[in-house]
Amino acid sequence: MEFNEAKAQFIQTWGKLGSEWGINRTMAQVHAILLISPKAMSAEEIMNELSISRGNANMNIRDLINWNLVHKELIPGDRKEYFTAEKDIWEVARRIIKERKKREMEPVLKVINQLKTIEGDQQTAEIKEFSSMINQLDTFVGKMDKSVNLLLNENENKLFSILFKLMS
Amino acid sequence: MEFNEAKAQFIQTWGKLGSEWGINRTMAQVHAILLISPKAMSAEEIMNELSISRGNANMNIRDLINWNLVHKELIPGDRKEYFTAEKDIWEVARRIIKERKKREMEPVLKVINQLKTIEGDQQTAEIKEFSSMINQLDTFVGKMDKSVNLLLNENENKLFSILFKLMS
DNA sequence: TTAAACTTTCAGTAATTATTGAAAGTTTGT
DNA sequence: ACAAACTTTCAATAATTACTGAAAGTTTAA
Repeated sequence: MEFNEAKAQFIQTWGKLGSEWGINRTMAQVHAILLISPKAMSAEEIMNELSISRGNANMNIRDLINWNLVHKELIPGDRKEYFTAEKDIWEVARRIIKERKKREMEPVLKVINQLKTIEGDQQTAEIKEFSSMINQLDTFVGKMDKSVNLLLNENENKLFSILFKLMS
Repeated sequence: MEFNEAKAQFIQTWGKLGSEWGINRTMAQVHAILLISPKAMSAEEIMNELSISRGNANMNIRDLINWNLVHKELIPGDRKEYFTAEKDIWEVARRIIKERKKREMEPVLKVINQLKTIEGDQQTAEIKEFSSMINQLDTFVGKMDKSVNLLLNENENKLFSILFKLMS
């Protein structure tokens, strides 16, 4: 397989995966490009590489920075901003998990906690089923939250060795 | 909090969570309704509850069945089809993980494997960086795949007890 | 075999989400 | 203080994704 073909396919695949998981396809593609770039890239280079507009490039780079997956790199004597991606894949995964947990899991936890306070005086079948499901979710999401916190504090080797060892 | 309010908020929250994770909002809402319903529901009831069209209800119910989260239930002497959701939350999570792994992780694994076959004769910085990233991904995704397989075979109690015990 | 009762499909439309590009904003060097 | 070099914003537009509703399809009972 030729390099440019491989590169294009990698960018495509990463973008598709992102969009299937609710992440803007272009953002994922920008991330892909930076992941395989041996050097920091300017917004200019990124927009050319992906054939996207300046505005689009800018916004998606900012988003990646907010996700803590990309950071600015200033080259002395150059007024442009350059960008590089975190290259350690376990670190990438850790940051994505951390961010999604914060953005999506925590609000759900909050709602579930509110929904536990539903009045329990009348006990129709509907209300019983509802309460039971909320309690199940509360327990489950709580455990998940705790597990994810633990996982996030482990390094890759420790993590996988734990997983493999204990489920034999 | 009043029951109907709580119910509405639950359906909303579940729908929002779904859409953030690349799942059709309506599909997630149908799932939410079935999760808290004490009895099997007809397409009719579901479309009324959510104010959606028959076609929409039908398609999303089918999708939920394809995800193995909902199943048909036939009531003797009634020609309508009724639907119920799997109510055990760990089982729900397990099925979602299984399905997403099959649909999204496995294709990515396949692509990564192809991308390993890039010609290595010329060694520009670009090609070296690309190969290194692909190799990292290959290792990581492979380990993840193995871990998920192991996790999917455990029951909830075993799983969390393992996680909690080992990361102390 | 017919028709009622139901389910499925899908072309057209609506809603949502992403992108462009030009104008406004910012920073830096002189 | 100015202007060049750059970044950011955002209203208009495009692209994508989801939904409707009516027609077609299927199943069942008599």
